[in-house]
Amino acid sequence: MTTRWLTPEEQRAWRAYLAATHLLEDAIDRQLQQDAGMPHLYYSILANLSESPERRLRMTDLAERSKITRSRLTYAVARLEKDGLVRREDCRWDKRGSVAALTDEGMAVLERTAPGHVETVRGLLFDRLSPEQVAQLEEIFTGVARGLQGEDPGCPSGDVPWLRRSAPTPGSAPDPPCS
Amino acid sequence: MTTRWLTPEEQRAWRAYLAATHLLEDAIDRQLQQDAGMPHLYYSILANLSESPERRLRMTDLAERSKITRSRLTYAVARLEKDGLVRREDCRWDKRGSVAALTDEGMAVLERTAPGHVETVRGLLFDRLSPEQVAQLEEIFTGVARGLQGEDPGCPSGDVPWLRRSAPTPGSAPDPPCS
DNA sequence: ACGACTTGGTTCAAGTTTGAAACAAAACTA
DNA sequence: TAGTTTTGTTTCAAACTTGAACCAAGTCGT
Repeated sequence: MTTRWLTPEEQRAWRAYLAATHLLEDAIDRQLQQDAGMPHLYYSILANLSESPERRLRMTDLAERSKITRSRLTYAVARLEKDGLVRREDCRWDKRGSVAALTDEGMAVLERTAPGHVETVRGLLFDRLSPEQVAQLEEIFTGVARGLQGEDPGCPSGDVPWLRRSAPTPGSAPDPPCS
Repeated sequence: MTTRWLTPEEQRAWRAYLAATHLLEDAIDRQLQQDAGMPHLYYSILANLSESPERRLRMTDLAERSKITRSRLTYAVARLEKDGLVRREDCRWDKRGSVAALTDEGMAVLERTAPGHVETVRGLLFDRLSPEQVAQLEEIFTGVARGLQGEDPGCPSGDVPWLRRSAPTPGSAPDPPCS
């Protein structure tokens, strides 16, 4: 199968996407590190908890919502617990499980820092987008996320090789590597 | 200044964006780690070099194009050099400077792994987008990237606080933290 | 019940990233 | 030209991430 390289339009889109997401994440990370003393991911974890019933979630659920591995979450929660923003509790129904609960202090940090965070996101992203673009953004990434998640209605058939460490696709490549 | 929270549309777009970018980066990282033995960033560095005249670039330029800090690049290049994919040279005009040059082996790795990489990007992203969406993607992120980069024609006036570690924006927040 | 598999979570070592501090070589400046 | 500032890059310690290995505690089939 001869490689289907990206078209010029796709290349431009891909490069713009890569550059922007990099810069955006960096900027948000710096802002939150500054104002909340934690990286974006940790902030999202707190935010996720704050929106859950009882402000608590089992580790696996929290990991899933945050789109990160369990391992990574374990570390993150350990840090947040050390800072007193989260408390670990045992799951009553399942003795294996443990749940992370947002503490009052954690909630306070969230409330104190949320405005600055939203302002940043707005200033860097949404204030530059027209309502149509916001809709396009949602449309595009909802689809992409669905494709990357488990089941995907619309793709050949529950067989997405990239999620199962595909074997390298051979073929000669004197063309642009697409970065 | 009372916080301008995200509208429901913006929230949906933001969440979809966050989820998708996370999953996408992870998937690409795994694919490249598998097939090329390096994370996406390192691959991009090689790709960047391969497209530069003489297949070499000064550290600062390379860092800028890759949208990463000099510090991070130093480490990355050290690793790539250890693997024999990149060679460090002294800059002849500026004794402070050093340049990174892609070795033949590095180029070979790139050529060998590019097809698989493109196939992944395509399968996870572009194959799900209509030509219009590709155009929208480019439009949106080109603007965002421009805003995050240095000068920004269209913004108030060379004074983007988020790039200079803004002081926390105060204000009470019983509203959603926007994750 | 019993053993075999699955699930929920943590741990460990190795690799990566970060920001600040350190340096050295330019480039100004008086 | 000496002194100061800027620029290019590395270094260091601390924080974070990764994937594989591990340990329970459930679940299932018989």
